Amino acid sequence: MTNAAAPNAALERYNAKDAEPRWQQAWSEAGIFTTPNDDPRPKYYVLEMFPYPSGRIHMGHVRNYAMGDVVARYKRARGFNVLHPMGWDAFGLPAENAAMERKVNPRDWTYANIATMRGQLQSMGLSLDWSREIATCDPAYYKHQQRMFLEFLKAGLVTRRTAKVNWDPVDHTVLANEQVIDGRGWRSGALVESRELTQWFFKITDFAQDLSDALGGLERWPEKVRLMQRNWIGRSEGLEVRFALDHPVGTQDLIETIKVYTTRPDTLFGAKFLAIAADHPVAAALAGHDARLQAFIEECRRTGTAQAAIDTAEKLGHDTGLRVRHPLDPSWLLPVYVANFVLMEYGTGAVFGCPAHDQRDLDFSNKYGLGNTPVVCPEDQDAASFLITDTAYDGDGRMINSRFLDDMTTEEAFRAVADRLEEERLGGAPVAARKVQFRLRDWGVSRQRYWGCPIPIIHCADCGAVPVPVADLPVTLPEEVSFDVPGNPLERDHAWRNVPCPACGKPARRETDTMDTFVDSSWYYARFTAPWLQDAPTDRAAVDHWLAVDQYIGGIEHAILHLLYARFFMRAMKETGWSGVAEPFAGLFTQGMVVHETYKDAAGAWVQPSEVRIEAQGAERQAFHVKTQAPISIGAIEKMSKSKKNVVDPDDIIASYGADTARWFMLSDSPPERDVIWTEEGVQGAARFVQRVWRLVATAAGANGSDAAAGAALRKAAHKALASVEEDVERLRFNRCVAHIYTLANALEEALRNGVPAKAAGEAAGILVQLIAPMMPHLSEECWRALGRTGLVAQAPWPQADRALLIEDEVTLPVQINGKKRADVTVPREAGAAAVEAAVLALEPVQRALEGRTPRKVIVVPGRIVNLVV
RNA sequence: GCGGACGUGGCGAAACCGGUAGACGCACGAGACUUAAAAUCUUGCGGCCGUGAGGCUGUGCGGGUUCGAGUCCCGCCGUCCGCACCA
Repeated sequence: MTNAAAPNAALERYNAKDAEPRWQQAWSEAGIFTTPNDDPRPKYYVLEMFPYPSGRIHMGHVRNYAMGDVVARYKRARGFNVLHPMGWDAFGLPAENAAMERKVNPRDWTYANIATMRGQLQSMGLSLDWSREIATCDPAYYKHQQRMFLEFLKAGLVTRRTAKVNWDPVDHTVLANEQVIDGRGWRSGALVESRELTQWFFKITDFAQDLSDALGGLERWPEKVRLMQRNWIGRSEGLEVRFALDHPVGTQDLIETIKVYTTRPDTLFGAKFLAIAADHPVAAALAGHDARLQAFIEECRRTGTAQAAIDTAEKLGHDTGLRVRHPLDPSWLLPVYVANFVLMEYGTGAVFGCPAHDQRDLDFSNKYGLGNTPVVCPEDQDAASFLITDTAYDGDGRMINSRFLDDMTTEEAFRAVADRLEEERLGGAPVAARKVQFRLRDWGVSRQRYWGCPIPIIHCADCGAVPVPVADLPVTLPEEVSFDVPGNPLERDHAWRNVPCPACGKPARRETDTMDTFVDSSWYYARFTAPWLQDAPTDRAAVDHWLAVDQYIGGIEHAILHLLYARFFMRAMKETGWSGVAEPFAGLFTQGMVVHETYKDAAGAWVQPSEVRIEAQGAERQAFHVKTQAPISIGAIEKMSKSKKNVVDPDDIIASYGADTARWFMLSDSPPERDVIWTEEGVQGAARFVQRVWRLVATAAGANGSDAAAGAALRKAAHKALASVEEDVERLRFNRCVAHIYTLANALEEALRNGVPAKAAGEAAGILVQLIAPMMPHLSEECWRALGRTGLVAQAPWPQADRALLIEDEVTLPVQINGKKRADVTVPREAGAAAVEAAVLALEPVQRALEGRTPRKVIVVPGRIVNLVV
């Protein structure tokens, strides 16, 4: 038998190095990825989270952008006007670190990185509209951000107040919580101090309810992300209750009540104490003439922010000696403690303690001997004997020991208490009010840094914080900066800082804080819709046309902050007229990481993969150093990181295998939301498939067999693969697409071997080439030309699957007897249950297995299965 | 502690509404081609028994529902992720 699929001796290997730049240039010259805003076709906006220009792209980027590009190219072929832009999240700390370490200008460093990374992305062959490229550090971008900041301020969405920050006394800078490690600055190693600074805040809490509610409508977001956001926003329903002090505190403004927030007013008769935060006004008022209280408050402040301290800290309190009256029984007095576990930032900064039904309150009560009274009895417990010792009961049940609430459910008791206390008056006002509370805090955006978007405010001794007039925007960063001295260079740049007040003209000073870089990334996707606009952040027609982003793709690490901030920002832009859309991302996909084996030498030092040679003896794998031949131990599979040296540089892969191979491997194997393990074998497998496609297509182009049955079978396989790939691309299940394509390649190979006619071979090869086009675009173009097709695959419409070919005339059903498979039966697709049953009973293996018995029951699930019960 | 996800061959995985468990790929074994290697092609590949036809068994563990369970229910075990003094 001649081997028709065997490579022609004259056939050259596919040369990615030669082909890839050639097709990239062809696409560029044809301008096919430049997207017009006024195209009549339906729009599709696909976006991957834009990168921080750290220096070079890494495999995580390759995976992210390969996925986005599949969607973009597929949707384009399906007739959509696709927007697929790219930009740079270009402000941020690493540029300042580079400036300090290498004496380079942050701007120069950033733009050099952008140039490198742009080249790398272009070598991947991504179908991006580079004409819309933006960098957030460009004044042409951030001037609009400054303008919106001022408009948000005017609209009451920005506020200024003091807040506690982590202060690094060595670097003279504020640290984010993530930058504080074991209570020390991550760079300086200095003990971090808690400082009160005046800061700018975006009032994200104004939208807390809507941000939470609208999650329900984000059907194309992962449930996990919606849940994380919902928990982060942390909505709770409760009651604010005022407790009357038995005598007022304070010197000038007398404080007569303490307001408490509770989600469990039903347990009010179980109250044993009140606890207030160390920063509570009552504590402050008392501390003046109570030295021990003063000392206690200071101790609380010291253990404040550090995460580890919170985990281990004991519940501590200080009895103020004050007493409050129980709101449901004025003769009942409760002690008031200052406690280290009560947060001033949440609720009212005061809680009532119900030890029987809250573990923390119980721990506290047991420590200070305050006792407990169970007031909720679980349904399966006897009220008379129900006791609490050291485990609180926080579930539902029947009310006990609770006077007029007895025998109610917890829910009924909640309502009864709320209803009664809302009616009662204390000092002219109701004792209690129902209240919805959120865990979400306002978004502090002030950063004491140079490399960020300047906050466009001028501080004047007479006029206060004065907005920079819009005509004066942008407030640009000074170009000449030095990082020789710790602290923010903007503070030291007097020429930049000292300006006249825009309101009164007297000497004033600029705000030297810059904005959190999350602000930059909160609206870039909107800017992409009309990045050429000079006088406005957005064009309403463009932004309303393109948004929401149809498919947003990025890492799970942005599940909360970035995605929540962007959702806030869109709402704020809607209020100020820059968008008609409130939700930025209709579809969200969070992809997994790229992980790799780790390697260590005998001395325990990490060794990078390129220096390791793996030998396999059967299933055993052994590693050796390529130069010294010394044995290397193979360690855990972990996220690629420089510190563990388990990184593979995309440039190296593209140089040795080509971009298509890298893209194909990234999309194969693992489901996209899971981590993918980068292996040399896997890349080689992908590279083999590239050559195999090339061979198959070349062979198919010359096919001239005459086996009609082989042709029919191949047509069926091709159209099946087409329909399956469509379905799985739409659901972003790229690993399944890859499997369908392999199946088609196998079918094509078999058909060629069997002498398939030219027409069927050409059709199937054409479909194969179009199926791989979104994933391996360069190879696809090269194959397209080899098949003699004209134009670019990138511009070709998606082929139409012939549905008639997908329906089989005959179906083969498994036949089970008592749930165990015993035979197969092949019947016409339309065969009725009776016909199927007759066919099954006629089967020899069935008769044998029945051993003369008659089935008690015959279950025929059409098109699925037959089960005989005996 | 609270919340969530997951657990399938040597490995990555597939299995849509409960209907043939392991598609597709990687690794590995056998063979062909080759002086040889690479590449390529053919073929095998969950485990156990059997020359074979075939049989038994198998989706973390233990129960249950069902004609039928990887899938549904209950109880464990393990891994990963998020939040964490939130009243």
